[in-house]
Amino acid sequence: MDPANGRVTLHDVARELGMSVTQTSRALNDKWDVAEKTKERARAVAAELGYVPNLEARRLKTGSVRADAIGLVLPQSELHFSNAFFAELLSGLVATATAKQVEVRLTVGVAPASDFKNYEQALVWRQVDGFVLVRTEVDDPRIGFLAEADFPFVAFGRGCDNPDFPFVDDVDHVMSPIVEHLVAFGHRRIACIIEPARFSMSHHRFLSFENAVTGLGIAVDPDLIVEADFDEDSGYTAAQKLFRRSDRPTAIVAQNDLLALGVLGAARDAGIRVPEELSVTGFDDIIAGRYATPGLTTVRRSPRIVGETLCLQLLDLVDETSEANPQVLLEGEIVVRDSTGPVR
Amino acid sequence: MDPANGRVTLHDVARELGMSVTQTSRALNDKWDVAEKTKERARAVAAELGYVPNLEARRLKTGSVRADAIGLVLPQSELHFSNAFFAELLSGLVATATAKQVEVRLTVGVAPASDFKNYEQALVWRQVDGFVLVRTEVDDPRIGFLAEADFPFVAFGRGCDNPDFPFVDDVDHVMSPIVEHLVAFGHRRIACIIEPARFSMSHHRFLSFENAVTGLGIAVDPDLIVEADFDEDSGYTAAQKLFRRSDRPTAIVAQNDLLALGVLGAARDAGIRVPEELSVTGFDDIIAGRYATPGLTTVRRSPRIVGETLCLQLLDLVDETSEANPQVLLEGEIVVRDSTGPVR
DNA sequence: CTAGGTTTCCGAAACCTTATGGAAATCTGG
DNA sequence: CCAGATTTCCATAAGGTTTCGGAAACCTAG
Repeated sequence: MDPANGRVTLHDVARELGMSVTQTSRALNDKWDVAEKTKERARAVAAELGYVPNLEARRLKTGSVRADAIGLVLPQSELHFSNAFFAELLSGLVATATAKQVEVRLTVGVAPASDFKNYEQALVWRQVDGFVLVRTEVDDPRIGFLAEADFPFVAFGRGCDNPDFPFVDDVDHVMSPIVEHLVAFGHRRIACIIEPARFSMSHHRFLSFENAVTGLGIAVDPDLIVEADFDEDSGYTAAQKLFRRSDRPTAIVAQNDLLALGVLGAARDAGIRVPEELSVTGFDDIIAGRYATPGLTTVRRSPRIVGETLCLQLLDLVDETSEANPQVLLEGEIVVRDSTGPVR
Repeated sequence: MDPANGRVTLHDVARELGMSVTQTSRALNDKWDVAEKTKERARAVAAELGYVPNLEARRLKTGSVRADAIGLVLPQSELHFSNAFFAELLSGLVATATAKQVEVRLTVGVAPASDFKNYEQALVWRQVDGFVLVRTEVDDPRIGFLAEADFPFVAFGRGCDNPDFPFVDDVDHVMSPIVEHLVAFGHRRIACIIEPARFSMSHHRFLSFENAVTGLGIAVDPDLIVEADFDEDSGYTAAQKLFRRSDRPTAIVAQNDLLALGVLGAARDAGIRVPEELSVTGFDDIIAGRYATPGLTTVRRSPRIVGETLCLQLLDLVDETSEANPQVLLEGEIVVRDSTGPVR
């Protein structure tokens, strides 16, 4: 049980060098205090002996609080994560973090956002320097928790009540281009399939949709608003529900690409031709949308860029280089493919 | 710079308790040496004061090498990771790790597999307890490196030369069902689009394909074997190449679903009907394949299960509960959808 | 009341590194 | 060659925890 694991310590290097431990330490840490020649000699011997600094001892001594890692707690539902959107976001996040010499620590939340075990443990034990919050809810308790603890974090999606914290989100008018595109095609009965309403993104994108539609003088029919989940299957089901109506919508706006792909599947199975009989739009521009049949008209707001932005913001916060609460709003760019067309 | 960060230490708890530091430590660590009453009192005071053990100090003293984390170095190419297959694998991996109270540390490799920076650093600095290797190459230097260092790891995909290390891979005959399925439909000119040949999986799946085909008394036409990358785009290009041939194959076997989706896209754009004029198969059964048009015939070998298996094996290795080199071979299950049919 | 055994506690040392303040060695100019 | 400045080094302490050996307190039985 004794720590007799045969690591080479600073003492060993010092002995071999015929120097004091102090000086050896300073030499290897490149302090001004020590002659260049000595530094080189020390480095050489250290390398030869295979010396590796003991991180624990160093951190203990220096009281360094930096873990050089950021945490990401994935929503527990596994489905969410296999979500291509998330994968791309994570890809951007990890790539950026690695470039900054920071690791990403991943866990999944077991319970809904109300359970803080994951955050608390990592936070309190100083295992990470900050958190990226995804799937922000409209009234998200995690935000209060982390803010109270004065722990650095960046949320993807603003909350609702008190948006006085760092986040990355869409610009307010993010759905306008899509709506204008459809209306220009003559669509008036436009349905919207939304993600679960308790999530911040769902809420804000719907607000944006509503504003855009009413702004063009069209009434929003509450019957054409269907709440679904995040994935293709639920998009499929939601579309079926809409198809059963006698006054079927001529266009369906889905809040993300996966939902839209589900709609395309449902239309195909129901024998409804897209875009001749039905226009469909998504959001995110995930890769699968390019290869769908027909190609999906959507809004590009690259998940990879989102991940990158989240990471950079968080690291800024950790380094305290910027003082204020940086709230970044990302523009979206409409991508027109073959799933939208003029109303018949 | 002094570590004057105001954390509550064991000393504080001891003082409040009117006990020695030693005893306090033993009490909180639930040693036999201390009266039950004292333990309770200690726990109470510790909780009240908000005492949190200093992990660095503890690990320094105990020489504990356990980091309670496993490492995964993603292939640098970002594309690979946005790959839906990877996302699902990672999902399974992280979920399992979390259930076992282990974190997953993620970085991306900057250079091809020949660069060990990531591994070396994490290994040598004892930041992780073990590694999961993905995208194993036929002759993968990482394996030698980790084996030499006697560091726990599990590879996804066996190497070629010296498969004497822990891995998870397909069973040898994994491609047989697909080939038999196609041959039963009357196909004889069967093309194969493979992932880059230097990767272990590509190699073994091709071997399996070749065995299955020749086993049924059909010759493999080398002109119908096309090497591609991992993604849809390269599947698209590879398919185009095959379509330009005068004696076009009647079936295309792709080594993964993304490649197959690319083939479907190419066929659509070239006006070739699937499955009437061309049968297409994939591998993995990613979700997108279900929603493709037509639905993709493929082999289900759930990426999530792979991730789970990798994680469990690695943790076994770390815990040294099992002694031998556990090599797990996973069965695949053919899933027949609409992208395959009888030859005309 | 005492001898002997248990239970409960404690002081000191150790883990490996770095910061501090001052000592030794070296160099500079007269 | 010497005083003073500069460079290079070192002994000691510290950081928070656990382990070790032994000491104190308690209990039991004679």
